[in-house]
Amino acid sequence: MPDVSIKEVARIANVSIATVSRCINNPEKVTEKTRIKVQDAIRQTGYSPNRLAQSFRRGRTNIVMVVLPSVGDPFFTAVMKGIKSAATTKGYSVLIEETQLNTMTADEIGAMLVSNQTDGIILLASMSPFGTEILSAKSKRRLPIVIGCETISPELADFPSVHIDNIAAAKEATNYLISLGHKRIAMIYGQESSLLTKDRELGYRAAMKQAKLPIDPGWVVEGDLTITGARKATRNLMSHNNRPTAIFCANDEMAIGCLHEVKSSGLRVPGDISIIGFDDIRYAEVTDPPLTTISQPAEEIGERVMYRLCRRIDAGHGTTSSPEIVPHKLVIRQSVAKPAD
Amino acid sequence: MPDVSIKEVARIANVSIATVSRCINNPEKVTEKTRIKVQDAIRQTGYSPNRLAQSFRRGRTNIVMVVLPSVGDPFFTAVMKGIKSAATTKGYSVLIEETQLNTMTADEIGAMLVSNQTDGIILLASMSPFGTEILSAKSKRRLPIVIGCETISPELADFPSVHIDNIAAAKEATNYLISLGHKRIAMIYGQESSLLTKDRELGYRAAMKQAKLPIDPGWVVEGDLTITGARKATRNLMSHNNRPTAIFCANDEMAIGCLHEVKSSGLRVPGDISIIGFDDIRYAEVTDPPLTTISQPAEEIGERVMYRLCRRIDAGHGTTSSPEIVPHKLVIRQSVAKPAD
DNA sequence: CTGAAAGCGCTTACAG
DNA sequence: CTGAAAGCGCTTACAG
Repeated sequence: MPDVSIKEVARIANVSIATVSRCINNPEKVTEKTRIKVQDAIRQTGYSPNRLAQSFRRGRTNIVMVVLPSVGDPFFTAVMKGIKSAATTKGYSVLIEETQLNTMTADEIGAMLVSNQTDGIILLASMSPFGTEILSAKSKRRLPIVIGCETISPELADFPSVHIDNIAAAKEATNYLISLGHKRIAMIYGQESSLLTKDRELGYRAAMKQAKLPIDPGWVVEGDLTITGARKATRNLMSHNNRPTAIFCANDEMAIGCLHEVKSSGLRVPGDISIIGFDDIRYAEVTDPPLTTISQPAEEIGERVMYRLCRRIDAGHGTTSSPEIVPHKLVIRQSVAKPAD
Repeated sequence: MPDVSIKEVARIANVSIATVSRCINNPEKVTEKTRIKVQDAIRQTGYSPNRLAQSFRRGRTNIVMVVLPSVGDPFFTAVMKGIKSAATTKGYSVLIEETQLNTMTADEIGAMLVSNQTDGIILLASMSPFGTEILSAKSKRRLPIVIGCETISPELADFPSVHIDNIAAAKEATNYLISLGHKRIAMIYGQESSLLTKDRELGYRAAMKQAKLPIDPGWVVEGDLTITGARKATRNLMSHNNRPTAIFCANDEMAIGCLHEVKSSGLRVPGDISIIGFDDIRYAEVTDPPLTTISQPAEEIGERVMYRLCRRIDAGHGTTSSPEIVPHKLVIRQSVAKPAD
């Protein structure tokens, strides 16, 4: 922390502390002569303003918090990259908070939100009803909040958000399978308690229904968004008496686990089982076989959501809050083929 | 941000602001009667202390910054998990700064370090000589710094650090290959400009030398720590006129790219080429074949380095600064076999 | 145990 | 353009 204060600089430059402050924050309001004097003094002392004092005085920290369920997921990594990049150009630092919002109590969420000295919050996580309440309250107290990636629940409809059309994307993935002739299509979704992949499940169900294809209840299993969870889910699927010919995984992380488990069981992909993922993380193209998946413009989502937050911080609540839908894309690689039978 | 200040609470509870402050920070110094009065007032108003004011007043933020080259690398994710966990129990928030310290100028590094309002810094990135100077300066001004994962360069020897013995681990990996009969062993290292995998290269060279095995200069190639970089490096290796029978990759991320590229070229792993990685990230066990690698106790490193930093923050410079070496382990899976010839 | 007061290091109207 | 002064919301000796 800086050990020389503005007073010392003022003393050396023989001006008031107000002038030193101006030289730093509004140099155009100061004579060139004075400015040079002060800049010399700053250089001499190695002065840099005490950020804590500045933040306190200005009532803002230039830190934003992003809340997400899993920093380890490469998809979120990519979103974070976009956020960071936008944050940097806007002069913000980013505080990352890894939390399962849906498992927290109202008090815990409240504590987290106020206890962090941030100018605004980006939510990449889905919320429990609890959380929703708290959020609305905080938001009314002018803590700017923006939601990314996840489709917002009705209660959160008045928050700005940026995401793809998850339902349409999941439908597209499922329809691709159907168009190839698959009839027994399973799905590995995220977590029961989380909204994170709920819309993808909805899209899958909608596509199946539209094609008049039945869904065996045993085909829709929870994968916990992790490799391990997906492996377990896949084992269940493989031993099902009405075994599916294709599996739609709600994210690539799970698709990687699924792929490995199917192959471990002695079946071939896509020869015996087709697999399709979601997100297009960087590992998707180097799996064996390379993974067919839905790609999201992760970095772009990150950038947009950060810019959105900045607008909210600067302009207050005057900004629009309609969701911003960004385009997704079906990326066809080699983990999907026509069904064997 | 809180909109009700300590004054309001004091007014309602009919006490001084000093007493309100005591109720929150030193409740044992206050009569039970007073305490109850104040707590009621706090509940009534929904008061929570302004963290900015607290930080400013106390001269500390309870935020630590961790600087790392790539948040996306699952290894760092695992380290971060340990850091977060320790930070939470110690009451700290974590600010993540993704930066290639070795490509920054002295001014940039200096700006980054002072401009962030943090109580201490964890470095998971290697430093340029520039950075080293700055760091020493900052450290002398009592900004606590602790180094994790990477072997520290001589100039940084007086900083506390936590890491495995990278040289020994790389030797072990290479010796394992040698013990199986491999003689033409290549290595894909990180970045020319980064120290991050330098010690692993040293270990590899030491093992080869000890076994009196020559190293063709074309066998040691840069992989940029990324999948893409490793794929390119592998293509070079595969077209080398004196093609290696085994490849040691300085991290698993690159090993994944390497594996994919070798298989794409029509060769089998480990039948034709053996591959060994480093880190044991969570994807290592689901590659095809599962990856033999060196595992680091990533989470433990994270925890220890955070606790180390806490001690430095609390105790000042009185703490020991000898490096803390944690154990690594060779994890044998299926990407390595005896050479074909 | 409690209160009055000083002060942390800045920024920003307000005069001049 | 510059300076004197107020004040942001806390914490903490210092009296009582």
